[in-house]
Amino acid sequence: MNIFGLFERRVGEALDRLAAAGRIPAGIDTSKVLVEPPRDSTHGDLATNAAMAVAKAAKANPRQLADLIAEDLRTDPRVVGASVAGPGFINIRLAPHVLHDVVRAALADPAGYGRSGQGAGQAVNVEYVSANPTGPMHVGHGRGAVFGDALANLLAFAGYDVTREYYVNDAGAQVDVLARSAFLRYREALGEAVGSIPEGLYPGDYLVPVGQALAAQHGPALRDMPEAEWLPLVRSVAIDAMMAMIRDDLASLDIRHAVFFSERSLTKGEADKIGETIAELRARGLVYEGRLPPPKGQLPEDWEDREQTLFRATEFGDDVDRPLLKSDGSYTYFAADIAYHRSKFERGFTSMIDVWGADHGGYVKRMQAAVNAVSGGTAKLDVKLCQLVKLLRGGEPVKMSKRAGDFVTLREVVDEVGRDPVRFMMLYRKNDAPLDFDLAKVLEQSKDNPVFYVQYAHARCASVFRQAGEAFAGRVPGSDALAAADLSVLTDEAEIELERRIAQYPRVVEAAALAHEPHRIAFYLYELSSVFHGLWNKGKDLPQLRFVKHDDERSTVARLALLGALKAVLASGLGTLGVSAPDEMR
RNA sequence: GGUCCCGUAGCUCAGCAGGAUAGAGCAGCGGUUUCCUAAACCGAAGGUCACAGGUUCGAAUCCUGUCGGGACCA
Repeated sequence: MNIFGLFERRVGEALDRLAAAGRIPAGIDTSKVLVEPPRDSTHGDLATNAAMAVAKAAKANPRQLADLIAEDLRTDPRVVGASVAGPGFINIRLAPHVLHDVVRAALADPAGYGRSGQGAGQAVNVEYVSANPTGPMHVGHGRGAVFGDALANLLAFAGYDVTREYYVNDAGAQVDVLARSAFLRYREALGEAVGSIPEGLYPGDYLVPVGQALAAQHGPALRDMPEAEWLPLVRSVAIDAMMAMIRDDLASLDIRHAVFFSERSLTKGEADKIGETIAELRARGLVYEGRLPPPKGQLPEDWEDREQTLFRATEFGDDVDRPLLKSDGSYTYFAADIAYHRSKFERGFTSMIDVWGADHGGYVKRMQAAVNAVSGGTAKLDVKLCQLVKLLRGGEPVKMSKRAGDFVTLREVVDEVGRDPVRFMMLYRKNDAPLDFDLAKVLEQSKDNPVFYVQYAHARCASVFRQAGEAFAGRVPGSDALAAADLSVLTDEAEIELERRIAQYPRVVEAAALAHEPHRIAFYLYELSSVFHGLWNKGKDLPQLRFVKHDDERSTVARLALLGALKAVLASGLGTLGVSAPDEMR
């Protein structure tokens, strides 16, 4: 139940009636009509810009038009007041039962309240993490992982059919380096003194077990083979080990992908999906042999003006056409990426979201151009860039770990502070804003720590239910009693404000899903918690506002109903973020 | 040299699809505990929304340019 959507339609009906009565022209554009929370809740429960949004097309004065719309709205039994303010806003005051119905809706279906049909089952592919399988995940990967996962949750909740996908870069030069690094550990496991790890190989300890496993499996057999023979073997074992480690790291954050798409599979055996993709684009005139203009400014030393196989990215808004083949004739990464995104399209996705690190920002235009090209303009790619994470402890930058090589692993951070703080803090910021993550601060149990603040609100709700159970000798009101509660006793402004906030949840979900911005859920939950904590403390001064009233079961049940709805929204929102909603804090 | 992101209170950041008097938190100031968890709350104070133009009935929000910070590319 989304009262904003409900009243958007209601305002639309009012406009239709005005058109039917000849007061405004028929068929004018009403797409800009919004019903939203008023800036100040003293104005009312809902506000609409309808009069201003259509005034121009209707060739009417916004205030006069607003008067007409307001007049229509006042005939609605759900509306107790509609007034025109400012340049033509209409502020709507709802009958109390409308907000009470929202509370009842949340109680009736705690997990389903806020769910939206917005996506209408449309298939969306969300690709996130896609870290190279060459080592453990670091904190930066973690941000993309948490963001992508929460976005996928959010879209699913908003009614999309979401596929969570990981692109495994198991075909490039890095995995050959990985194989050579693992081979060194293999020789080490056989008893050779390998000394310090040479420059250019991965030094991390995490390859030691891979070397040991290879030694246990093959004995010295690999040692005397030429590299061309052992490399594919070692590479495959090492990649599997790295992916197992990465999956494990992700599981510690409760992140699980449905599809792991292998880059190597694009060219495995007889298949050459990359060549196929290039041929198809060439047939459509989007690939040609040509020369690129030299870059402006200072010429790089290795610049050579030569003919290359190029994709016409400029036809789709990119700045320059992009090479598909390297000088040695092998495919560029970009060529593989085109084939990969073509595979998404062939699998039925016309809506794709890629979550990348900000360092790949320069890649966005060409990838969008490619998706546009392979889908004939029917598919859309949104790229969400996650900015860097700066890891701090008490304001001081955290030193690199030796274990991993040269970075702090995600696992170390999760092990230290726990899943919930990591997830919440990474979502309590826009994805394109840099993030300072302070290990000391996220463990603080105080209002300075938003994770704690929101979880505490949920725990407080649970606590009230426990208190009520004691107060009424174990007769905790069941869901039937709550559903039947007489909510007319909820008359304090703080209680009504809490109802209003609860009523906003479906709208927040839809807006966040539409914008691909899960952080809006996190901020909403913080504000919702704040309203609740305020109401709670009001009960300290005014005993009549306490949730549990030993001498008044009727109003206690009504307040428990309100809290039940609140608890449902907190749990639902936290669930979307992938953060737990505890019943007590320890 | 070019592309992308960012610039909002002393600090860290929100600001929903262009709307009303631009909001939180922190820090600082002043209050609230015989009372459901003070692990919390309330109040006052704090702003040239980087700058200059443009579009609009209306711009922090959209467009152009300049300056500043960051990421990346050849």
